[in-house]
Amino acid sequence: MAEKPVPDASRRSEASRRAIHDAALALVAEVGYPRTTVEGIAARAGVGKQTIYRWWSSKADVLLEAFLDLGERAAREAGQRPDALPDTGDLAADLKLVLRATVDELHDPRFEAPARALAAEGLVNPRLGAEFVAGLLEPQLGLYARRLRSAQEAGAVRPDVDPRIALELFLSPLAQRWLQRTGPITYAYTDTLVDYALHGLAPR
Amino acid sequence: MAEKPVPDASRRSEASRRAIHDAALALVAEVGYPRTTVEGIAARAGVGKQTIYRWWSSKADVLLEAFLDLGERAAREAGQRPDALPDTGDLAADLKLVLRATVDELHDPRFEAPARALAAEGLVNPRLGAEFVAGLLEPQLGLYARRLRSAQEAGAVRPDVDPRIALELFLSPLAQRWLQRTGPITYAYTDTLVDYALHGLAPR
Amino acid sequence: MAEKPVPDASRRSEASRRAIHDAALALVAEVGYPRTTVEGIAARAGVGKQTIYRWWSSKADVLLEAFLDLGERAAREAGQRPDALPDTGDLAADLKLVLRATVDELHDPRFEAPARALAAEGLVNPRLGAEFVAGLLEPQLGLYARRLRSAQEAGAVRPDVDPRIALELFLSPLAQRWLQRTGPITYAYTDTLVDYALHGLAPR
Amino acid sequence: MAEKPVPDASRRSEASRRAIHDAALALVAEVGYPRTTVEGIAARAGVGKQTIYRWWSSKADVLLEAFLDLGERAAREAGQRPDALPDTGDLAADLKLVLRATVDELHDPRFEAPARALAAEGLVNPRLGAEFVAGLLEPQLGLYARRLRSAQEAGAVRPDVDPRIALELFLSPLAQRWLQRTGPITYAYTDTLVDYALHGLAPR
DNA sequence: CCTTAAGCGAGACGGTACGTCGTGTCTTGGC
DNA sequence: GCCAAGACACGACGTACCGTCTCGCTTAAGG
Repeated sequence: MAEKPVPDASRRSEASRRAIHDAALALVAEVGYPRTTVEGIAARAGVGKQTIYRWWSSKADVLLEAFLDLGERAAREAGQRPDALPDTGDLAADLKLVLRATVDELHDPRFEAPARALAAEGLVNPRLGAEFVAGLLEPQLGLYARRLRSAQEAGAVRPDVDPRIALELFLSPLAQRWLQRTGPITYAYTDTLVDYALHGLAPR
Repeated sequence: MAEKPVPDASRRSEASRRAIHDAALALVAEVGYPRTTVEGIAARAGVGKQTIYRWWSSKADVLLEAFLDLGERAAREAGQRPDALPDTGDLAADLKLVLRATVDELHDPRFEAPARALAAEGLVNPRLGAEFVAGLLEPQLGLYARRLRSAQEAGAVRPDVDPRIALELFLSPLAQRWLQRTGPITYAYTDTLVDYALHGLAPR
Repeated sequence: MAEKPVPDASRRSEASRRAIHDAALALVAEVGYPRTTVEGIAARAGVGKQTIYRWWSSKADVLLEAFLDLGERAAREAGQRPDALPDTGDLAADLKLVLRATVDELHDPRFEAPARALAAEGLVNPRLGAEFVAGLLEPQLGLYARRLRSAQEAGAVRPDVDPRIALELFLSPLAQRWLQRTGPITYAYTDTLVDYALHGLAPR
Repeated sequence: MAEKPVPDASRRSEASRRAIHDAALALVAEVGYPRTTVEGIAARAGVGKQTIYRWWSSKADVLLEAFLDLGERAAREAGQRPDALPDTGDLAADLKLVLRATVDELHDPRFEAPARALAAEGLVNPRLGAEFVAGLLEPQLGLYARRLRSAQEAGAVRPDVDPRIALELFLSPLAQRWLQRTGPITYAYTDTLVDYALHGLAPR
C-alpha cells in the first residue's frame, strides 16, 4: 500500500491559495464551469499545476473551497454574520423577509455560476455533494429549524411538526426553481410559499 | 455561411439507434456518467463515432434520449401508461399512494444513475436542462396540477391556491432529498410531506 | 497481457510523416537535441502529439528515421548512390579520396547535430544504438570491407588480414576524433591514417 | 550584474560529497543514466537538493566527478598507480599486455554504466566532453604516447611517425567497439589490432 | 561563551515536458 | 449516402523533475 506523502501544510503558501481561489471563481464566472480547467486556473493564478494538485484533488474541490471562503469573507465584511434568523414573533413575516433576501442573492451573478456548478457536481459526486451540503446548506437549514422551534414554543406552529421537514416545504421549492429553472424566482413566489406552507392547502 | 448538411433521417439505422441507447445506459450505470465517453458508447454499441455525432450533439443528448425512450418502453410494457393520477376523492390518500410509488422508483438503480447525471448536466447546461424538464418533469407536474384542480372543484383544496405552486410543496422536498442526498427517502417521509402540505404548519 | 492496438499503416498520413521528419531535423539543428521536445516537433510540424506517439516510441526514434530518410533523399538527389568505393588499383589513393569526402561531410552542420545526437543516444540505449549501427554504419563499413578484399586479391594487402578489423584502423580514429572532439579533422589527418594503417608503424 | 555568491568550500560537508558520489554511481548502475535524477540522487544520499546544486551544475557533473573519484580510489587501493606503461623493450608485447587489462576493465559492470553515460553526454555537451577527455582520456593517451616515443628511440617505430596519431590506430577501434557495440571485445581482437597497427596491412 | 552566519535536510514553489485520453472532424472502403 | 473503423489536430489531464526559494537546525569561527 503506497502511502501518498502528505504535504507539510505549515509551509503552504497563503498567497498561492488565495490566487488559486480567485482564479477559480473568476474563470467559472467568465467561461463557465465545464470550460474552466485546472491548467487554466494555474495559469491565471500564476502558479504551477502541481501546487494545485498538491492541495486539492480536483477542480471541483478547488471551487468548493474557494466558494466557501468567498462566503465567509463576504459575511465577515458585511458586518456580523447573523447567527440566527430574525424573530419578531411574527413567523410568516420573518420568513418572508429572509427569503426575499435569498431571492436577491440567487440573482447575484457572482454567486450563480459557482453555486450552480457545485450543486451539479455534487449530484454526481457523492463526496463533494456531502461537503457541499455540510459546508453550505446545513448551517442555513439549522437556522430555519431553530426559528421554527421557537415558533413552536410560541404556539405559532403545531407542536407535533418536525422542523427539519417543515422547512423543506418552502426552501426546497425555491431551491428547485432556481437550480432547475422551472419557474421565476420572485418575492411574490416566496411569499406564497410561506403562506401555503404555514396554513396548508386544505380549507380551514 | 455553409449550412451543415442535415442527414437524411429516413435512411437512419434503427438498430444503431437502439444499440447506442443501450450502450449509453449500460455505461452510465456501470462506470458513472463522467467516465462514460462517446468513444466508449460507440465501441460498446459496435458503431462508428460519426454515427453518434451525426444524430446527437453530445453524450448528454444521447443519454437524455435513451432515458426518455427507456421510460416510454418501461411504461408501455408495464401495462397502460396512466395519463392521470388516481382520483378516489381522498386527495391525501391519492397523493400518498403515488408518492410511495415514486419512492420505489427513486430507489431503482437502473433509474438512479442516468437520472442523476441528466439532472446534474441540466443544472449547468440550460438547453439540456430545459429539455429534461420539458420531457420528463413537466408531464408529471401536469398530472399533479390536474389532480389538485379536481380537488379544488371538490372543495378539498382552497380555491385561491395556485396548483402549480402547491404541488411543489411536496414534490420539491422529495426531489431535493433525492438529488442532494440530504435525507432518507421513505414512505413515512412522503406521507408526512403530504400531510404538512395539505394542512399547513400552523395550528388550526 | 494487454496488447497495444497496432495502428493501420495503410491509413497513415504521408504528409504528417514528412512534416515530422523535417520538424525534428530543423529543431535539432536549431536548438540542439536535449532541448528538442516531442511537443515542439508536433507544434512545428502542425501535428498532434498523438500522431507522433502513434508511429514512434520516442524522439530518438523519430530523429533516427528522419536522419536515415534524409540520407536516402540526399543520396538519391545527388545522383546515383555509389554502391561501391572507387577502385583504381591504387588502394591508398582510393581510401584517401573517400575519406576526404567524409571529412567534408563531417563538417556539414546539417549533418553534425543529428548525427552526434543519435550517436550519443545510441551509446546509452542499446536498441537505438543497434538500429543506428545497422542502418547507417554497417552499409558503409561493408563498402570498405569489399574494397579491402579486392585489394587482397590484387596483392596490395596481406592475405591473412581480416578486412573487418583492418578498416577500423583508419575509420575508428576518424570517428572518435569527430565524436569526442579529441583533435582536428583534416585531409592531412586522414591521409596520415591511411598511410600508417597500410604500412604500419614499425620500420620496414 | 549580480555575481552568484560563491559558496565557502572550507565549510563543505565531506560526508555529503561522498554520499552524493555513491548515490549517483549506484543509481546509474541500477536504473541507468536517463532515469537517474538529481532528486533521486539527493533522496538516496539523504541530502537536500540544494546541496547538490550548490556544488555541481548538473547530474552529468556530479557523475563525472564521482566517476573520476572512483577511478582514483580504485587506483589507490589497487596498489601503485602506474604512471607509465611497462617497457620491456618489446613494444608489441607491452601493448598487448596493457590492452588485455583494458579489455578486462571494459567488461566490469561497475565501470560500464557510468563510463558509457558520460561518454554519451560528452558527445552532446562540449563542456562536459572536454572535461571527460581531459580528466580521463588524455592522461591515458599520454602514457601511450610516451611509450611510443621510447620505442622510436629504440628504433622499433619509424622516427617520422606521430605518436599521438599512431596510438589511435589501436585505441580508437577498441573504444568504438565498446561504445557502439559494433563487435566483440576480446584479447584476440586487441592482439590483432596491435599487430596490424605495428606492421601495417600492406605486405612487406 | 556566545553570537552569527554559513552549510545543511527538507520540501514547497513556478515551470516545462511528459505520455495518455477524449473530443469532434475527416477519410476510406464496404454495402 | 449511411455506416464501421479509425487517423487526425487539438486540448486537457495528472505526473515527474527541473532549478530556485524559503524554512529551521546544526555547527564552526570570531568577537
